Parts: sequence; structure tokens; C-alpha cells
Amino acid sequence: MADYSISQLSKEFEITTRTIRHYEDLGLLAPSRRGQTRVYSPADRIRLKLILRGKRLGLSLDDSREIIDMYEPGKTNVDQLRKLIDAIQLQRHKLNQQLDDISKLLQDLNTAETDCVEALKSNGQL
Amino acid sequence: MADYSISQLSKEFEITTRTIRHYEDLGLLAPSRRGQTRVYSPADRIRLKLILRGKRLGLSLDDSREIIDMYEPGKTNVDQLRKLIDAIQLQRHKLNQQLDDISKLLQDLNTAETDCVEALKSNGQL
DNA sequence: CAAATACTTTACGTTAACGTAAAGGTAAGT
DNA sequence: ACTTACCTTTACGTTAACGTAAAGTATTTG
Repeated sequence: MADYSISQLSKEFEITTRTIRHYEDLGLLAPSRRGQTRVYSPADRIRLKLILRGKRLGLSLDDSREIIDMYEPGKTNVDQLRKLIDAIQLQRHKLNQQLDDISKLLQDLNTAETDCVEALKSNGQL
Repeated sequence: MADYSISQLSKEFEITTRTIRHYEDLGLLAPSRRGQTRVYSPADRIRLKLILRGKRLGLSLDDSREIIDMYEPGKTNVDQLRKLIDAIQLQRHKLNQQLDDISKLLQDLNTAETDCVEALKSNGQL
């Protein structure tokens, strides 16, 4: 219990219902149904949260699906586990690259900002 | 001096020349010309670098252009400076959000990885 | 019980960010 | 002079990620 309707989720995460259905079309979500109507479990909600986090990080929906599927149970096959570990390393590498990019950008923003503030000061305008 | 051709840049950054010309079409780059041929200055090269960094962070090309334009000189107008500072704050906010997202994802990856390794160990396969 | 509200599927439209020819100009090497 | 290697513009094609409209079903509310 404590399930969600599609519009509830769309409001909570500020996306359209179309978007949520789109994720289902691509196999990223698989809510159960009550009759014809979609019913989202807390687990479904978490999956959606992960998808949106991936989006903020610039991942494609396909990438997100792969990552999310990493957390799924039933990974009994040894080869699958090895492939998973490889995929994880790769993702970690990408994320560390992003961290680097971000810290550089933040530095640049700081520089730009102090430049602005200085310029304003020297105009006696601040 | 120390200028670049379009193919040099495309090789250095592992993108196609089409991509570079596309950025010019969108007003992100404005190389000079020798005759009809594009000539990229070191400053142009830096701009391209910034664009690609933005891309890795999931920014749109329009977003990147706005950010890049922050670093440009000739920002004498006071109102412009104020707007710039606001834009910088906003970008900083987004980047901090991304930092948060990434650290969470890295945590998840760690968990997933140790789970994998454990599963392999218990199979006597590692 | 009628009207509004929320849900559904189907399907064509749109935007961003390029890909992919096509058709041609220029400059260097042999 | 001919081929090879870059360069150019123009223009239609493609993919991802939805938007948007149409047409219908189901439930809730005045």
C-alpha cells in the first residue's frame, strides 16, 4: 500500500504524465495495473527518481536503464556479474570525469563572479 | 600564431568537423578566415573546450553559449553585470545539485559493486 | 444523473544535435 | 597534369525525448 497514481508522481517530480508513460514505453518502468489504470509502487517511484537523477547528470534514458538494472536482484549468472562490475567501473570513471568538470566550472564561475563584483565596486554601484 | 585548422581540432577533441561547424552555425564559435578556410585561434580552441565540457555536464548548446559569454570582456553595463551574477548563482546551484547527484550515484555504484563481488566470492569464482 | 476529473491508447508533430551525402574549390606532392 | 588530401557550402535525414491532439473509458462530485 502507499501506492501512487501517475498524476501524483507527475506532480511530485514536476514532469508530465506523458513523460512517465514514455519511460514505460522504453522499458524503464513497469507499474502494475488496477483494471486499465497504472498503479505505481514505492519501488516504481524510486526507479523514477533514479531516472530523473540520471537525466540531471546528462545520461540517456538507455544509460539510465542499464544503471538501474544493476541494482535489480536475480543476477545469478557469473558472467553477468563480471559484466556488471565492468559497467560499474566505466560509470564511475565517467562520474569522476564529471566531478572534475564541475569543479573546474565552479572555479570559473567564482572567477567570473568576483570579476563582476569588482567591476560593480569600481563603479561605486554596489 | 599557433592557430588550428578544423580537422586538427576535430582530431584533438575526437569530434567531427561537422560538429564544429554546427557550433558555429549556432553562434558558439566565430573563427576567422584565411580566404574561405576557417582558422581557429587559441581562444577559439578554449571556447570549444568549454562547449564540450558543458556537453559532458548535460548542458544544452544554448546553455553553454550563455555560460561562455559570461567570460567575455566588454561587460561594462551595470545591469548586465547584475544579470550575470544572478546567472552565475543559478549555475552554481545547478552544479551543486549535480555534485549531490553524483556522490549519491557513486555510493550506489559502490554498493552494487561490493554486492557483485560478494556474489562472485560466495561462488568461489573470484 | 450529469458534468467534471482522471485515466487510457494511438498517432502525428517538434526540437536539439548532429549524420550523411552531394558537388565543388584549393594546394601539395610526384 | 593528375591524384590525394583538406577545405567549403547546401541540404535532406536521423535519433532521442518528449509535446500535443484526438477519441474514448471510468470514477468522483455537485
